[in-house]
Amino acid sequence: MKPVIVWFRQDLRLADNPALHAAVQTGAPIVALFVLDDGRAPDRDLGGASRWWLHHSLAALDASLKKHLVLRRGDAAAIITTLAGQTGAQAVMWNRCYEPSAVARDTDLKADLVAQGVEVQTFNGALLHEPWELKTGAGKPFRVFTPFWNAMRAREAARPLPAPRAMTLQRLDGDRLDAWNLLPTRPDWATGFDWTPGEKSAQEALYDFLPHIAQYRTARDLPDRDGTSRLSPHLHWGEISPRQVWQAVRTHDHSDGAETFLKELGWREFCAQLLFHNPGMTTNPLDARFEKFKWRTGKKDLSAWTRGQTGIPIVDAGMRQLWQTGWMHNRVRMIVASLLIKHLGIHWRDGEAWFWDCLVDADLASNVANWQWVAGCGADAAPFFRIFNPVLQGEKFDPRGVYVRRFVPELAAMPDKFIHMPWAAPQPPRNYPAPIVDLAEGRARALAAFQALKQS
DNA sequence: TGAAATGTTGGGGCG
DNA sequence: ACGCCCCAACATTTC
Repeated sequence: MKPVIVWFRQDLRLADNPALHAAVQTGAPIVALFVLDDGRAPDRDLGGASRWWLHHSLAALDASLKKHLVLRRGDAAAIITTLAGQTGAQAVMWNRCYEPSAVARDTDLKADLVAQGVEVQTFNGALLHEPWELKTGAGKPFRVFTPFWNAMRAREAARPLPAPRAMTLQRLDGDRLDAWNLLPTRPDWATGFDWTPGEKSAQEALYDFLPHIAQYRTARDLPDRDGTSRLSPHLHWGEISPRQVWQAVRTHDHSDGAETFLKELGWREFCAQLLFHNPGMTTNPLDARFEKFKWRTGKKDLSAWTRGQTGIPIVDAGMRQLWQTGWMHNRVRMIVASLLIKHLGIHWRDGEAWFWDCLVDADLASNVANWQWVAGCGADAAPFFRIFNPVLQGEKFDPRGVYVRRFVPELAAMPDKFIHMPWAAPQPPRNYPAPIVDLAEGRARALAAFQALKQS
C-alpha cells in the first residue's frame, strides 16, 4: 500500500493532530517527516532559543513515534516532492502554517505535488479559527481587538481529536538530530532553561495550571509568582493545540480568571490573523504615520538593554530572566519594551529581534504584533504617550522586590524602599550600574518625538 | 494591558 | 464659633 507522508512543522504532537489523524484513517503506512529548512526562510531564521526547544521537542516526538520520525534538512518543497516520488506516496498531509512565507511556499508545493499526481490534504491544527473566518460587519478583517474577541468568544471551538490508537509507521533514512547542532555549545547558555519540551510536558503544564486559573486575573501580573500558564512555547510548537487548551479551560470552570485566560488565547488568534492579512508588518509599522518616525540608533543603550545592565532594576531583572531562562514574564515584557522604545527611542524592530533570538516561545505573529502594540504603531495599539514608569510598575507588581532580587543579585541587600530605584538609596550599590537614562527626561523626549510625528 | 498634571473636596489645625 | 489654610484623597484631563 502506498504511504502517506505527514509533514510535521509547528504541530509536534500526536493528539488533536488533524493531519496525522486523517493519515491514520487511510490505513496506509505513514512517513512522519520533519524538514529543517533553516537558512532558507524568506522571513527569518530560527532564533537560538527556538533551536534549543526544537531539538528537544523533536526528540520527544521521535520517542513517541517509536523512533520513526524522519529528519531531513534543506529546501522543504524540493525534499518533499522528491520524497513523494521516491516512496510512491499517495498523499502528503500537513497542518497549515499561517506566516506569509509559509503560505507562499506551501501553496507552490501543493500545486507541484498535485501536478505530480500526489494528493494533498491540509488542515487547521494551529488556530481556533481560520484567519479568514472572523470578519467585521463590513466583511473585512478585524483591526481592533475587542470586537474581534466578541466575535471569537461567541463561537465555540471545534473539539479536539484523540491521539491515534495505532498506526503503521514507515522507517526511512534521515539525518541524526544531533548532527543538526541545534543546541548551543561554547558557551552553553541554555543551562538555566527550566523547560521540558514535548507533548507530555505540555499536557502537564496545562493540568498544573488549571487549579490556579481562578486567580489568573490578578496573579498573572505578579512576576515573582507562577501565576501564568507558561504554555506559550508548547503552543508555538504545537505540542498542545489551542483547541485542547480551550476545551480544558471551558470544562474546568467559569471563573473570571478563566475568562481572562481565554482572552489571551484570543490575542494569540488576533495576532495570527493580523500577520496573515498584513504580511508586511514584520518590518513595517501597521500605522503608516510611523514610517517617518525618527528612531535613535543608540548602540550602547541597546547593548545595555540586552545585557540587563540598564541600571533600572525591573528592566534588568526581566532581561536577565530572558537570557537565563529563555522566557520573560508578560508584565515585564511590556515594561522592558516600553523602556527601549519610549525612554531610549530605539526601534521596536531591534527589541523584537532580540526577543526573537532569546525567547523559547518566539512566534512571528505574536512577537511582531505585540512589539508594534507597545510602540503604538500597531493595530489597536497602546497610544505612543502611554509610557510605563518602571519604578512605579516595579513597586506595583513586585512590591517586595522578590523578582528583582532573584535576577539581580547585586541588589539582594537593598531595602525594599529603594529596590526599584537604588540610585536614590543613601548607599547605592557599587557593583550595579547607574541608570542609563533619566526616566523623566526619557519620558519627555518620547512625548516630544510623538508630538513631532503628529505634526508632520 | 499608564503616568503626570490639574482640579475638587473635605477634614483638621490654628489664629 | 468662624474663616483660613494646608494637604491628603480622590477625580478628571492631558500627554
